[in-house]
Amino acid sequence: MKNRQQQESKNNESQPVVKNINDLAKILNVSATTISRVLNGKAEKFRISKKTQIIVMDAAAKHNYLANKIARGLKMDRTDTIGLILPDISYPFFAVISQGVESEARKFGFSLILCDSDDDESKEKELINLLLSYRVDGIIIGPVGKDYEFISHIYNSGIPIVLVDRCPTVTEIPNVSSDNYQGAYDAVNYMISRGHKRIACIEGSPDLPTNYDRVRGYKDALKNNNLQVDKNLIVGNYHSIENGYKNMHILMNIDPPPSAIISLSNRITLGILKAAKEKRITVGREFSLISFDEQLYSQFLEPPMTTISQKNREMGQLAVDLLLRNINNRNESGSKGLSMKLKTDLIIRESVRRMI
Amino acid sequence: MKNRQQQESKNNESQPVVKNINDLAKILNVSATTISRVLNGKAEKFRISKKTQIIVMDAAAKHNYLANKIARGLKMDRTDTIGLILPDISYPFFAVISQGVESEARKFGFSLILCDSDDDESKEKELINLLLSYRVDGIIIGPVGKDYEFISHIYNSGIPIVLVDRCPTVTEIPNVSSDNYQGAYDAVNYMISRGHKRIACIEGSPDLPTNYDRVRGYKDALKNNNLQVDKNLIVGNYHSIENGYKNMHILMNIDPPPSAIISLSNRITLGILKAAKEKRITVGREFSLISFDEQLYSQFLEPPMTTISQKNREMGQLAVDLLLRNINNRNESGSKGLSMKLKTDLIIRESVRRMI
DNA sequence: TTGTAAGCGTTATCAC
DNA sequence: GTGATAACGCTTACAA
Repeated sequence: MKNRQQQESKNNESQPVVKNINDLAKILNVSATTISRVLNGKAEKFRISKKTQIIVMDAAAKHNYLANKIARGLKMDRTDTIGLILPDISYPFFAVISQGVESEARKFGFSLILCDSDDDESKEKELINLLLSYRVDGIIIGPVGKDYEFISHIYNSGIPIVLVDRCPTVTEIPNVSSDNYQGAYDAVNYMISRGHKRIACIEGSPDLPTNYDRVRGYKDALKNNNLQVDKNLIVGNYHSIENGYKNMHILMNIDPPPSAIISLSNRITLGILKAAKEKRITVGREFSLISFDEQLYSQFLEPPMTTISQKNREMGQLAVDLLLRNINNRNESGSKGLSMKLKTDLIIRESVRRMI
Repeated sequence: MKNRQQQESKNNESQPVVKNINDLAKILNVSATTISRVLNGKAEKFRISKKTQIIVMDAAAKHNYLANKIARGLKMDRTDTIGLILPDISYPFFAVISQGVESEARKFGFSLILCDSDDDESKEKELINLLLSYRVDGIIIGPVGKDYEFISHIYNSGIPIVLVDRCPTVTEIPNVSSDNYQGAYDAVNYMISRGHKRIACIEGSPDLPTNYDRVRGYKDALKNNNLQVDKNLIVGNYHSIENGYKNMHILMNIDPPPSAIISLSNRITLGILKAAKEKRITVGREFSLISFDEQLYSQFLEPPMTTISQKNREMGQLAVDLLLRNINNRNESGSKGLSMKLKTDLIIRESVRRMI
């Protein structure tokens, strides 16, 4: 701040420093009230003369007056900020969600305080409290996802919250996620239609609702096509390259091995590819593969990968929309209990071989 | 807030609602001052009795008292927030930077207000002003990168700013980026050592300093090996798949075509791969390729891609460190004029064929 | 059509 | 050892 003053007075001796609304008021010989009204678009309401309006706006621009949102927030009990907590903001899937959230929030005049929970339940809890102490107007959480107790507690205390991605099956907290069940169902159904009968599944964390729904979709697709669910063909326990790699080896040692695999995350898929390469077996020939999560590179793999694409940018946007309903209707129930499932798209490329 | 009160009084009739430090003060029959001191670790300094300390801390915990950081910010002229503006937060490269920034900021008690400038100069400007109105303690900018005028102006007015990634060659603003020159130089040098003599380069935006430095490194590596710089082999103008695709076609129509290509971004590389596939020419055989930006999938491409890896997580962390120096030494020059270049790593895989 | 003054929840200063 | 009070910069009820 001191630097600032020096600088400005150097540039123009006659221009006084305008740090706040009162400084501006003094210069213009009007009250802070008037300035506040003009700058907040309430000029008409208070029938402030055109002349005064212009004087105020010109001076504000000329002196680079930026209203202090901190002071405003304190007075108004509204900070125009929302908190976003995600398990891993470097993961492209979440990065896209955060972009969706950011752009939609910005559109409605809100800024984003971004937090990375590092997939750690206790960090998540701390971050929620931190955001609360910043008096954010609401919070969007992509939860770590094993325990929703604390989040529910906060939600029930009246803080607007929306969940994204990993949403519990039943909750009052408004939430938006992909229709993971349908995504897996469609993929497996497609494989069956191409003549596959022994279809394996490599899972992520079994205790995540997203994973659970996908496995359910996988099983139901088999059942509805009169195919047996073989427990030996359901393997894996984490959304990592290592997990994909390890379990691909396990699957290929089964006799006879499955002819097709559905991978429940893109990292698992990378592990599968690594193992396949080592074993010198080729995707789309010796075995077929469909992967959750469309990525920029999916079409450039060899062969181009058939994927289940999630609308994650829209997920972020919708989360903001739901949250704003809550923020704008503090007293009413807003979007309580609302649960949105976004359709997934099966992007068909060349990684599933035709068997019939 | 109303919901909250109802809820809490429902749970426990006798527990009064604690919204602020004064509520707590009344309950405990101590002054707000004392509470503030205890909760801010100044108990020793003011010789507050152990007994009082314990009473205060217990009560704060029991009533879930979360000090209002907004009010604190107003009083202290310090919000414990930093702003981060990036051109595209969904781009994995920037997503990793933001993760580095988030974790390092958090480590020092700062939270992050994240902004996406959408690679738009005027949005960037607006966002800077917005962050200023939120009274952030400092700003980290991954600039759009063509004009640094406005940013310099703000910096010179005394606002702590650090630039990441696209940093002008000469500037007073502290900045941290990859050593793009060295990255390209090493890659081209490696290709030459493998016997390549006609090496092409597909550029990103020519007016970006990052791109400029990479091209310089490319040219110098050729020159220092007594190879001619052939202008026809330097093509492209944007970091997009389309640009890579289009210019790969152009390069392959040159007679004779280059035996090797350095791609200045991973999106360009994806375009190159697409074009190569169409033309049925194979990386690592008909032509060799090195790509800027190591990605999770680089090793899974066919063949595994030799890449120039940037330390972008560290970039984010260092940016925070530089910024904090400035924030903590408002009056001194802090890290003014400091420019850090992070070494890149050439990750050698199989996309460069040996010619000799 | 404009202004005065109180108050949002903190913390620094000064007092005891 | 602890507390009363003012002030941070804004908005709003009330006045004029």
